Amino acid sequence: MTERAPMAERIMEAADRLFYQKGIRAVGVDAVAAEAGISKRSLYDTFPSKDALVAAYLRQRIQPFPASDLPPASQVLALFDQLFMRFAIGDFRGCPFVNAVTELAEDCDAARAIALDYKNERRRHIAGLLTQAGASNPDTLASQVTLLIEGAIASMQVRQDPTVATQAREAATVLMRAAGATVSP
Amino acid sequence: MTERAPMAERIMEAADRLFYQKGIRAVGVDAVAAEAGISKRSLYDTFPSKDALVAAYLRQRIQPFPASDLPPASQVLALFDQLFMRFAIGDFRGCPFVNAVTELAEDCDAARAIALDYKNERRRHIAGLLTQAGASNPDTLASQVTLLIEGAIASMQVRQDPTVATQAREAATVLMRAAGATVSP
DNA sequence: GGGTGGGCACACCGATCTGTGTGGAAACGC
DNA sequence: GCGTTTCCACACAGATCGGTGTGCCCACCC
Repeated sequence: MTERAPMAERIMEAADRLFYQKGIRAVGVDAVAAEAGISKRSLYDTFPSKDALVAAYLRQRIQPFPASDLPPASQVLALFDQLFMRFAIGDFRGCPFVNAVTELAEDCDAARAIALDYKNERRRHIAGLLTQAGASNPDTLASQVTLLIEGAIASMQVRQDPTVATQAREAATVLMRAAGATVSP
Repeated sequence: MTERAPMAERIMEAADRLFYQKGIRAVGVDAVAAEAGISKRSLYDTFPSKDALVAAYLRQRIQPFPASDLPPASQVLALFDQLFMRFAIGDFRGCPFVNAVTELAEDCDAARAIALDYKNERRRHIAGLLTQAGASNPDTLASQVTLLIEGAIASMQVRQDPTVATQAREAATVLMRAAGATVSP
């Protein structure tokens, strides 16, 4: 148990690259082991099954939202700027959680639970910011902003045009202004 | 060639059910043949490969937007009502085009082309309606309305809560009003 | 230096995948 | 009645899937 951490760590890095880029169903366990530079046997000594590996991959994709000293409305709009930058990089392949639910289809229960955790947390985070910004209906508005984010992601995946992020940003601005939130010019 | 039509037809019905509900990668050719009540040999006599079958499945999913005598803004909002009804049925599994692009990942070129055809046609259709409604920026607004549609679909797939459609509808109403379109109360 | 254990290479299992080849049984036209 | 076409049942090919069993080697610890 000296430093088994690098073991699981390397596996997760490889799984993240492969699962996200090529798809969960399209990537076999052998490919993950090869990408990680370890044997399949070692992989199965660390994760009991591919399902467990997939679950770990998804859980690792959940990262907390960093605190910021920007005005709350700007923080919401910054989400779209971050989206735009991720779109422009070129290796964007959609939302890993939505993709997992789509790919796993009838076996997506575990994946959906993890996806729900993330989406709920993000919506609560946005609702908090909108409350600070003085929006009259922060919960509904947070859902609508979330819809724009998800829509931009889905549209980007088929259109491959990063400007959908800026269009979503403008729509979010209109919605926030209409809800009485103070958004900087 | 007497009545081979029912042959391809039955295959397409089976493929549509299976591919949409269980996923393209998760459904084998044998399963499609069994669901269609034909032999695998007959399937391969009609479609040369699974790829061709998938392409036909996607192409068949493109249906023209029916004409309507409702006011144009109401026609746009009616899209969200239709979405809500499809969500409430219970067998909703996302947008087949986005799902195909997601599932096929690195081999999604053909699927993406078909998906683009559909999405572009829908956006043009919406832009036309918004022009009739007197929106000041029909093209951008059509993109934003599309974002709300795609977002509602993606959110529905993980949250399984049909009310996302009504939230999207309300957001679309706000955006259309802000763009100067005449939308009935 | 001798033991111990973690990791690897490799072979293997049964199942499933796409795609093909074949023989025979119905249904049809003449 | 006969030939032709259509389709099915079935077996097969080669590859890949998730998952396991085994034996060896090398590094580390005492």
